[in-house]
Amino acid sequence: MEKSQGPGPAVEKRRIQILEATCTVMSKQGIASTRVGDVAKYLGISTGLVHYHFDTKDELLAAAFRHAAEKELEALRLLVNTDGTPRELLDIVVDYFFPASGFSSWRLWIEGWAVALRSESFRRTVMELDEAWVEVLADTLTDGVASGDFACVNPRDSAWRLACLIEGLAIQQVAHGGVINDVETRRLVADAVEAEIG
Amino acid sequence: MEKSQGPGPAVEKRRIQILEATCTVMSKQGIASTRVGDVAKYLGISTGLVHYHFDTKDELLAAAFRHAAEKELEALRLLVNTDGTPRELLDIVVDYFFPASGFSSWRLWIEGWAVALRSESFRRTVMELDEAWVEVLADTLTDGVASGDFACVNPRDSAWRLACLIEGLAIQQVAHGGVINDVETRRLVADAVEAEIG
DNA sequence: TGACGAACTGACGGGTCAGTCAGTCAGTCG
DNA sequence: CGACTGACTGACTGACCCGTCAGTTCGTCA
Repeated sequence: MEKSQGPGPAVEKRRIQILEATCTVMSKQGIASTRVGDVAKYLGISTGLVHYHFDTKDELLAAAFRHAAEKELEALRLLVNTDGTPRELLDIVVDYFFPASGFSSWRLWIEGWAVALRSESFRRTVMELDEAWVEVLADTLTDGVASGDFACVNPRDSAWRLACLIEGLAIQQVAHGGVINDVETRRLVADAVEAEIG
Repeated sequence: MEKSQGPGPAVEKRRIQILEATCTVMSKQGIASTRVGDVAKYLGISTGLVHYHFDTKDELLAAAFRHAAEKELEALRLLVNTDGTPRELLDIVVDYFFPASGFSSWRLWIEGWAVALRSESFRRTVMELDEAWVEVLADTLTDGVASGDFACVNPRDSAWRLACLIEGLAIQQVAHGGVINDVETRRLVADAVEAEIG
């Protein structure tokens, strides 16, 4: 179909297919319980083929996690890259990360942080992606300050505080679903947002 | 040394010894990489003995995690149970949870949340203990409001916001140590505390 | 003293799973 | 056509590790 030039596009296609399958399996079973055999079975291929494309299981899991995280970040950037008042954009960003909303990866992220404690490649990924999405939030706040809509003393600080608050609340809600439910999460975050930009 | 009455005190002693050894190994290697054999080797006993006291590995890990968490909570309660102005007590509680301070279990907690996604007993433990330590914070705030030192609109909400903020920051700092360091964490939390009680 | 049971050992069975490897098959190039 | 290559298979291996169990030790009680 095409001349061989480095890895052909067919190979790249298969790679991505395996990555997305791995994401699906990881989401369903958890990172720690994901077997190479599960991914292979999910696609109806052999385990040998998975190892043909990824040397080790660790490499596969790290690549799949990064793949999922980057797709999610891209979706957020697309969402923010629209017209609207700073307040509308801020609401979009904040809303995106509510466990009950479009952002479906909290479970994966919670596991990702844990794996990052021991794996260098996971550490890099969660660090880069965490910082990237805080940056989206910080940019939104900065724009609002510039236009006079928001009154943050320091938009970057506000962004980190809001991001970490949302992360913490997501853990409460997703990991053990105690007294913190979705309604309460929204109220707590809404108050914090007002305090930061008020 | 003593009559046998249910499980003798010697058994209980051994149980706790195994629990603490398990905590040590879990902290060093991570929950997922903790083997029954590692715990046994650490104590210089056989794996059979570990299974004599704990039916399954899951039961052992869950019990050890709860043991560690309860000890840490008890230490916090002791710390707060002293005389001092509401402001001093609040500082003690907040300070206790900085990654660089006495609370040495952030790594374990981050893993605990991840395990809680799949294990019912871990879920219960992290839920109960998370809520218990927020309650300590909430009580401190409530006392301060009652004495007129603090001006929270809703101490319980403030407690949850501060707790989740600290959790989120701890993840940034402990799990991947990006741009958020200890100095910055303290500043971000201090500002949030002022905003909540101001 | 001898019976008994609780605490403990260490070897082992059995299952799981990552990674390997010899070989197949289809497509391509000369 | 025939040599060659890249994608792929599936059986296999070697390591790991949980949980079991037959047997040992030792203190206690009759």
